[in-house]
Amino acid sequence: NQEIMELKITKALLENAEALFGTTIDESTIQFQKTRKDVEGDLTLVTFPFVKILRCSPVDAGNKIGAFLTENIEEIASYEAINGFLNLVLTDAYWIKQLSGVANTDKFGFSEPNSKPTVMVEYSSPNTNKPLHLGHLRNNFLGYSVAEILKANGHKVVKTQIINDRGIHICKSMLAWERFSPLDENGKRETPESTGMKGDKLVGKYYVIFDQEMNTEAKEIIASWNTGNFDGFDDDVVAEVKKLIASKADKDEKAIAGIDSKIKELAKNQTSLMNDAKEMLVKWEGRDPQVYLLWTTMNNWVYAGFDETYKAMGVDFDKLYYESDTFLLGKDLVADGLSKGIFFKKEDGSVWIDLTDEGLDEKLVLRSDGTAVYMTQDLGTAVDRYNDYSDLEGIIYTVGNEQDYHFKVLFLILKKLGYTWADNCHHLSYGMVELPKGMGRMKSREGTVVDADDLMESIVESAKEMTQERGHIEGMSEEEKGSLYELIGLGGLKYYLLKVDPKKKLVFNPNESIELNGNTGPFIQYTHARIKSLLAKAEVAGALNGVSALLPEEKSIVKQLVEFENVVSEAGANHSPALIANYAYELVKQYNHFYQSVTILKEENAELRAMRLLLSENVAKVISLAMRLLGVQVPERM
RNA sequence: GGGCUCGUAGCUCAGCUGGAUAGAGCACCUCCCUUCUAAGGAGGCGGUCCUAGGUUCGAAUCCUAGCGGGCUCACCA
Repeated sequence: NQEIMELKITKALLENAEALFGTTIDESTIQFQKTRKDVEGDLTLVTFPFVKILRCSPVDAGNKIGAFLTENIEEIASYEAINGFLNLVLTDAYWIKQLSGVANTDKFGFSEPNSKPTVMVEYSSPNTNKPLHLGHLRNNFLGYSVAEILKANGHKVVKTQIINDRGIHICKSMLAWERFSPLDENGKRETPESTGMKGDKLVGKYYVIFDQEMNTEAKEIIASWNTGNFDGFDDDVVAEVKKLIASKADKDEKAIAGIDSKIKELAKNQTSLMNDAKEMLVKWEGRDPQVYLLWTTMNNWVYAGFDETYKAMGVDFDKLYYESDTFLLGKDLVADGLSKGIFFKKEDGSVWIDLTDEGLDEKLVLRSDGTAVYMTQDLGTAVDRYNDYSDLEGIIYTVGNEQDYHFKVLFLILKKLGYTWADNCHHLSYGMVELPKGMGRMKSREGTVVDADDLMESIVESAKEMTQERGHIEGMSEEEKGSLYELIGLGGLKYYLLKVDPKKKLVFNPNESIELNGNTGPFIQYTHARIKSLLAKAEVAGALNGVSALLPEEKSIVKQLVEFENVVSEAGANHSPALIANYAYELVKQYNHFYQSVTILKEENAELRAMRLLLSENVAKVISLAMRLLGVQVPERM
């Protein structure tokens, strides 16, 4: 491909430097770049660096080098020097050969499967007390796509997630369900079966109820504190509240709001509900049979709900890790690190690591009561994974950028604990999905979350409307139509979320349905369907015989096809599905231009017709391969 | 306040390790279906690339400072 040509030219210039320039030149003098679209040429050499050596104008330098290259390299047909740029035109024979290379490779652009080390890709990892929302969609599509891209680059990939099934948040849902769910005539509480609700939605509902009830109770407590009634609270709490209330005097509005929210936090901690939840957590850690049974039951409801959502999303996992399994290993690691002097213990028994030498802070790794924190569990999980997969090279964590600091610290601690593989761990950090200005943040409490199931449903619905309006679906069965609507809607959603550079934030307006025209998934799917329809109508297969010249429209497609190989490897190196999406868009635009301006089936010259069919076939192939890397399917008809 | 990060057309985004006249889509305005799927194509309108310095033959891109937004500095996950 292009790189081989660049190497060839570089070699020729270096070897003939004495004759051409009167001196040897450094390889860094030879710089290539892509040729501008509005200029003729396939490869551009920047000639500015030669100006000093040759003591002439950039154009003269270009002409001199161009003449030499055209003379000596057979693939170069002609050249033109414009300003500091030497545009080289490659022969049509060269491009025809390239096309044949693409056509003869089934999975063009993909590396040999499992030719590179195993990489684990973690994504999703939701809390088990809330349904999945738009942010999770970005996370899942991103993680899944990066996994596919790494596979295409030859890696063996294990898709995984960590299930946060342990902690006080779980107890909140459990407690609220036990206390507030209605009883039926048989004295049974509501279940996903009895209500017809998805399990994750049901549990999420009780998590919200817990929060509401706790807030109500907290308000009462605050009201009584404000009247000076502190009966029944611990002395140190009372002292702190009094101090906070007193500090409100002579403060401005903003400062008072800050103090009020601190008081509110304290009040929440004093509610009977919160105390009961904490008690429940203690019982859970002690494996109290009743609590454990409830925990298992409710978690299973959630998992069943999540599974449905994952299925709709089209993502899956090879291996699951549960926090309830790994936090103990984390505790062992902390004990080990403590004995090695990597961690230190404070007076209250809490364990910390001092990272001030690295410009970071002190970080807690174990609570004073000996229970695990987030970091403890993540340490355990990482080590667990390397124990499970002896050939594991690295782990990619698909987690939002609000946790940048956490992962920086995690990898650093692992390294300090002596795990050299920590260098291969990578936080695939992505920007938050935001709502448009004025709509605030996505928060479940304010009801501004965009539910994943609802969103997928509504976009499939609009895909349905659109397809019924202008699709080519005559003769399809209802089932085929249904899966087509899903393919288009979901494809649109995935493409929409993946075409943006992962590290950038993404603005999503829930009031506007996702656009299905322009730079979108359906646009790309449409081109694929159109090519398939074209191929179906053709009586002959595509072939490359006797063609010796290409139209500019044809050549630019071949160039773009060849480029796919580089894009796949770049997307792998940068963990960026957006590169694939943008590539596919560019390819499709070029093909559409070609399609509109060149006749294919009605071309009278059989050899030309066959070549255009082959070109079309391979565009469809590469579209399909590229979209597969995004987790997007492409239809035969639409 | 410290750290990280982002700032490109009215809106949503491309722009690779510095290179030619900064590109797309949406929106708005013109055209093109008795040629293969018009979810398409051709064209128009629209820019102080946040600001100011610096490095360079050359800066949206690199460096510094500032401004603005986001995240983060929890015995939450």
